[in-house]
This record gives sequence, structure tokens and C-alpha cells, in this order.
Amino acid sequence: MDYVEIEKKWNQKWEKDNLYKFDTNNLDKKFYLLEMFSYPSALSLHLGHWWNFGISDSFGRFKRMKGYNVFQPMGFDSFGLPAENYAIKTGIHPVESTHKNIAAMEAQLRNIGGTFNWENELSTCEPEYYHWTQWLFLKLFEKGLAYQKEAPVNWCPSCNTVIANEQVNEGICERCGSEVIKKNMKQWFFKITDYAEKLLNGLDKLDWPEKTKLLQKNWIGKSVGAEVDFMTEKGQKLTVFTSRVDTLYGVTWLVIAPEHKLVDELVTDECKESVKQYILESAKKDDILRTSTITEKTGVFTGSYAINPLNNKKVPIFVADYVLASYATGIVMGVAAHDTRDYDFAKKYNIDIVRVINAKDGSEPELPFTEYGVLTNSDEFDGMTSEDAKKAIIEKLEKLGAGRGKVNYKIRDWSVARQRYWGCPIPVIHCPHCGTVGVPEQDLPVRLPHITDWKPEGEGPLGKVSEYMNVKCPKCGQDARRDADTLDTFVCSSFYQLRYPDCHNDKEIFSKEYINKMLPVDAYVGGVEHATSHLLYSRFITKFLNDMGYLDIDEPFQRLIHQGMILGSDGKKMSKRNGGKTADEYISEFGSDALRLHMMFSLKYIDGGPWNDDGIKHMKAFMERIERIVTKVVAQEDVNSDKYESEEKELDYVLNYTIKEMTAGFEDFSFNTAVARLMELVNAIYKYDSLDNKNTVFEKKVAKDILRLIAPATPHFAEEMWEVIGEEYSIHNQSYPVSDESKLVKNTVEIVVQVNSKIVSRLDIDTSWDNVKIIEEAKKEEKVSALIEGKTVVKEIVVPNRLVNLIVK
RNA sequence: GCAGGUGUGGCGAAAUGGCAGACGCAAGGGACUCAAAAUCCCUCGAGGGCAACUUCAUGUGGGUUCGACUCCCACCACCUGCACCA
Repeated sequence: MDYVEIEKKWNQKWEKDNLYKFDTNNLDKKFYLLEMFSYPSALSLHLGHWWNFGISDSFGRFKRMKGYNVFQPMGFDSFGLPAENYAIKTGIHPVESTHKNIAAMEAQLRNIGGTFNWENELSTCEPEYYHWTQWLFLKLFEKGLAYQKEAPVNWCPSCNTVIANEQVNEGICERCGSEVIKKNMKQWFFKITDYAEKLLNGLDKLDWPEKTKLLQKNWIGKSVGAEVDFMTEKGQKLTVFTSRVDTLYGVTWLVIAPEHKLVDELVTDECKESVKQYILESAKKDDILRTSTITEKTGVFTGSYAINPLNNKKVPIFVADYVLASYATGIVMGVAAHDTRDYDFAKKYNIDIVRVINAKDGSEPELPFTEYGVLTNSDEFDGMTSEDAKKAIIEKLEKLGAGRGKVNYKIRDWSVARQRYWGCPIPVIHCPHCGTVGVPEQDLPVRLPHITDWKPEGEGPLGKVSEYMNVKCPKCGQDARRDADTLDTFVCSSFYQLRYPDCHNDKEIFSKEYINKMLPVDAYVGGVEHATSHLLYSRFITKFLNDMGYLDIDEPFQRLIHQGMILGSDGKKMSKRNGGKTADEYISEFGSDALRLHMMFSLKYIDGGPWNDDGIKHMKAFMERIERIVTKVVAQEDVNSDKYESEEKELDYVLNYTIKEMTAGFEDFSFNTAVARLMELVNAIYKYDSLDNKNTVFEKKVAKDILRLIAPATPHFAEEMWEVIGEEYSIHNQSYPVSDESKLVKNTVEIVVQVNSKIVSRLDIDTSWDNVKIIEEAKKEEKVSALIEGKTVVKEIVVPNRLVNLIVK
């Protein structure tokens, strides 16, 4: 069989017949399958694309044969850094390179022979799409969830540009190797922090890998504790946040972050010089150095003192850069006895260490003791457990008006502005009179102008385009300017799964009624690297749209599957050639079905691993092995159609076991074992075929089932064979075989007989026997009886259909 | 440092607490062939034995159990994420 030829033939026929068209009127059994869309940053598909799109297509085909109306759209994440970097690398304008890449990739994706719903194709760089990216921005802006503030960005002095966090490796610009500095710039943010609690709670009901839920949970970083107000002698209020308010009596100093607003007020004249020096020094340190746990903690006394509201003790206030201004209140209390970091700091600066927690049994453990225990040296709270004391102390602080229970989150607001050309324009206008004004909805989309001077230079390249920048204020009509920045590509991809089903809607972002039926995505396939970015942002935006009443669902992806990464044969990240041949070369030599099948069989899909092409020619051979037996079997005359003896029963067992296991394997993306079962079935039919006296009618049925079983994995081959044996087009409209449980019940089975847990013998038993009978028969076995002779059987263990274990003394 | 994950033949990998290594690759042998390829059949964790057999083996060390790749504890190695989060 010429695999390359038949693949071409069937791809064309399927497309012409619109075989996989999604039926929008039949949504009761819809299945929304989505593979994370790709950046158009290459001209040709590599093995990684096949690994992602080819195999999830096979999953979709399986679901389709299981009777689902599968919606599997395809599109491109075409705005943003990857596409722009490709343009920089090749020197081609992003508009041109993006369109060229999309056209090339689309043509090849069509050649995968996938069941993709191209009628719903979208591309985030098209105005029809980014119209709604802008609309979304305006909705967030209206609600105060999109806002501007001064914030530090990564600045590469050599490239003269702002760069993304992903482009900074250990403080070094990944492109030119020079040191990246922090620079304060006015930036747009989305207030994802408002959704911290909802994002945390929503995780419970999702069918996601636990690992990924945990990543998000840690990223959100909920911390339950208390705020405590310390007053200085001059009457300034210093609020600290602590998760260990039970150690409040052990506070012997406070620390304030160097960037904190109150630092200047706290510093006394005597300490001014040393504090100034310290702040200068710490500003020089980069983030890595400053936030490294290995770096020794340093600090300097401000000259001021604060009063502990509980015991009125006077404690010194330090400035130290291990405290971050951006988290919680930017001021922390120092409790040397019960925190390792504080302990080191107190030793270094000779500060008092006061034990306030003992072990639960009352003993005094070595310091620092960081576990929960029982309070001591804490007035009326002595003897309470840490857990109880937390509650009691918060209560007292609230009474005193000096503190309160408080929850903090590590998650920060999402920085969405990019000083780049290739992104969605920010739909706001800065007016000297009216301030920042959203572009009126009827003026959307704000189109990205086609400019020649688009390379990044630190400020949005759009700022130099006066015909774009200069506009009239929509409110007052006077001269105003647009925003020169563009949006982070993750904004574009945060709602694409909502837009896909209704992507041609030019009146609204989507029809609420339709989208409520289509969402959530039933299975979302993509890499784990997006755990704390795209997957978090999409959940945030979905929850926001839900709050605004545009949607009824509040989670976009019900089930999430991470495929492992396919690596080069050297175990390193896949590049063009370290996989041996290119995808196209494999396909022209073995066909895409063999490539798919090899990928499914040779690696665990959720683990991935180094690419190895050793087995691919054998996948082709395996298909040929199927072709030979099926062709032969189907051509036989019908004889012995009533024969159903042990041979038929055995083959029927393997058939139904294979169906059961393959179905389960496909459901949970264990394609390697699913294919292994199919190989066993093929071996079994070969064995059966070698018999003299066969039931050829039954054999034909098995042969046809083999084709239906393999159809999702090798769609072209299965279709061709289906035609060869004279069955009606198309095999992909057939239903997947269903296993008959009654065929899995065996009359006899071989079990293992153990004496003292060692295998002694094997025994054929009748499955109708009860345990007494099984033990009785086991004891009759020659080797068994020799071993138990003259001894006492103290225990008899029977594991149904598996083993008997006799424990003797 | 903290959290999570992984560790099984020469290789990719299988094993609801119950015959470790399914299925396949590589390797070896045989059949077919003038020959090769393809195909078909057999062997294939390691050590010992002519053999029936037997001992040792799932990163290391303990434990629970009649029985542990699987559960528990400690440790080692590698991978990933977070990284002074108060």
C-alpha cells in the first residue's frame, strides 16, 4: 500500500465531503476538545506539532466514534513576542512573516488529516479578533480592574528595550548577554488579585492534574494571619503582617523594607548617613541576589523605636532588604526564637532572643523552634496552644484597636502592557483634560497601523506614529493621544476558547446562549509550562465575564491533560535536526499514520521523552501485518459459522479484552498500552488463522473490529482498508467497538499455588469452584502435598482467579 | 531552602498489594530464498547447573503484610516549579 498516496487521497475526500463538520444543532452530546493553539513562528511543522496536534486529533477521533459531536477548532496565537522575534530574526515585517507562517502551517495542519473545524479558525492578530480583545480590556477598565501604576520593568541597556521576564535569565539579557536593570515605568495592570480567592476555590472541582492545581495554589500563595499596629514614639503607625501572631510576645525588633514610604520619617539624624548608604547598596543588588536565601541577611538601625501593643515593650526598628515592599505591608516583626531567618539576624546584630513557645509537651526545645506549640512568657496567653492563642490574640488586638485578622496573597497584579509593536493596541486615549478615557465601543477595533519602523526600542514603537497617536478626546473633543503600548499576548489567549465556537460573531464577543451550551472545554491538551500564566489568566477572565453576566460558566477548562515534552534524541529541547529527520521526511518515507502510531506507542504521552525513530519502520510493518491478515480473512468463504469452541472463545476473549483496554487507554491518554493491546489482538488472530478448522464468519468480524479499533490512530490506513474489504464509506462514521463483558468471563483459569508465599505449582481451576474446593484441589498437587505433609496449615489465602497461598508451620 | 515528581533489562516501557519485565525495539538462532530484503517461527534480566531446577534482582536502608515496583519512614540521585512571602 502506498501510504503517501492514500493519505493524500483521503485527506482530499474528507475535506471535500466535510466529513468532520461540527453539527451546531446537536449539542446534547457535544465534546469540545482543544489543543493549545500555536505561535506561527515557524515555516514548517516539526515533530512537536505532530506530537501535540496529531495525537490529540486521534483522541478526538476516538471520541467521535464513541458517539460524541466533537468540536475541535484550530487557530493561531499570532500576536506577541514569539511571532515578533521570528520577524526580527528573519528581518521580515511581522505582518508579512506572520501571514506567511500561518499559511504554511495551516496547509500542513490540514495534511495531518485532522478532524479540525477549520470553519471556526481564528487568528489573534486579525482585527475581527482583537476587536474583542480590546472590548474585554474596556470592560475591565470600566470596572477598575485595568489600571495604570508606576512599576519596575526589566530594561536591557544594551538592546535599549524593555524585555519580558521570560527573556531574563539570572539577571542577564538572553539576547545580548548584558546585565538587565530594573526601571520604573508607568504600566497597565489587570487586577487579578481581586480574584485570588475565587481562583483558589475554583480549583477543587476541576479535573486537572494535581500537580498543576498545586502550582496555581502556590502561585496564588494564600497566607492567613494578622496585622498588628505598632506605634512609634513619634506617633507613626507601623502595621506588620504575620502568620504567627501567637509569637507576638517574642518580638524584639521590627524591619521595614528599604523602599518603604515611611523610611525617611523613621530615620533619626544620627542614623541618616548609614541608612542612606544601606539603601544605595541594596538598590544596586539585582533581584536574584536580593531574594536569594543563601545571601546573608543585612540591615541597619533607623534610630527609632516602636511599641508592641500587647506588652508595651519598646523595640528597635531596622531597615533590611530581605523585606519586600511589595508584599503585605512591607514591614515585619522580628521574633528570633521562632524563625530561622530572624534567629540569624538577631545573632548577627546582637538583638534579644525571647522564647515564647514551648513544645506541646511543655519541654523547651532548642532555638530557633519554628513549630507550633504552647505559649510561655505571654501573660494571660501562657499555656494556650499556638492555634488557640492566634484566635485569642487577634480578638484582643481587635478590642484594643491595634490589629485584626488578615489574609494575604503572593499573587501580584498582571502586567499587561508591552513596549512593542506586534500586539493588540490598547484602546484608551490620554486626554490632558479628561484623563485616561476608553475608546467608545462603536469605534472598535483600534487598528494596528502598518509601520516600517517597528523594532523595539524601549518605548512603544507606535509612539512615533503621529497619525496613529494624535486623536480627539472622545469626551471633550480636544487634542489627545493614544496609548503607545500594546497588550501582552496572554491577554489575547485568555479568552480564545470562548471565542472559537462563535468566532464569526461581529456583534458581540460571543452569543451567551450558544457559548453556555458549548463551554466548558471538555478536554484541554497542552504543556504544563502554562500552569501559572495562560491557565491562570484564562480562569480569571472567565470568572470576570461570569461576574459581568456574559457567561454562566465560571471555569473554562473542565479537564486538563498535559502532554509531556518531546525532546531531541540527545535528550535536549527539540530543535530542527536533533530529532534525526524532519517530520516531512518521516511522512514521505513511512506516512503520517506510521508516525502517529509510533509516537503513540513508543512514549508515554503524559511523560514525553527523547525522540527515537527506531521503531517507526516497524509501525509501518505492523500496519502491513494488519493489511495482510485482514485482506486474507475477508476473502475467505464463509464456513463453520456456528462453531464456537475453545479456540473461538479464546480469540473472542482477546478481542473483548482489547476493546475494553483500548477504550480505557484512549480515555486517559495511555496510548502506548492501548496500541500494545491491539498488537496482542493481531497476534491472536494470526494464531487463530493458522488453525485448520476455523469459523471464518467470526474471524471476519474480528478483522473488521481491528480496523475500527485502529481507525483513530491511523485514520487514512483504516479508511483505505475499510474500502478494500468492501465496507461502506466512512469508517470514521462507524462506532467504536464495545466490549461484551460476558465474553470476558472464563470457565477455567490457571492460578498459582504458593506455600509460605513461594510459588510451588500451578493449577487449572474451574471458575465456578468455591474457595474450599480450590484449597482442596491445591492441596492435592504433588509438590504441595509434599511440602505440607506433617505440618499444620495455619492460614489459607485465596485471591480469586489469581492464587492460593497456604501458610504452614 | 521549600513544594511536587521520577528512579524497573542493552533501549522505549507494562504491572486494581498477588506469577516483575506485558507489548515493542535491539541482539542471537532457525525456516523460506541462488542470494538479499521482506515475512514466518524460536531464544532473550543477571548468576549457577547437562538438566529438571535454583539463587539474586524494580535507586539505597529499614518497616507494615501470608505476600511490596505498588503502602509507611529515612536517605541518595535526577527533573520541574517557587524562591527571604513575614
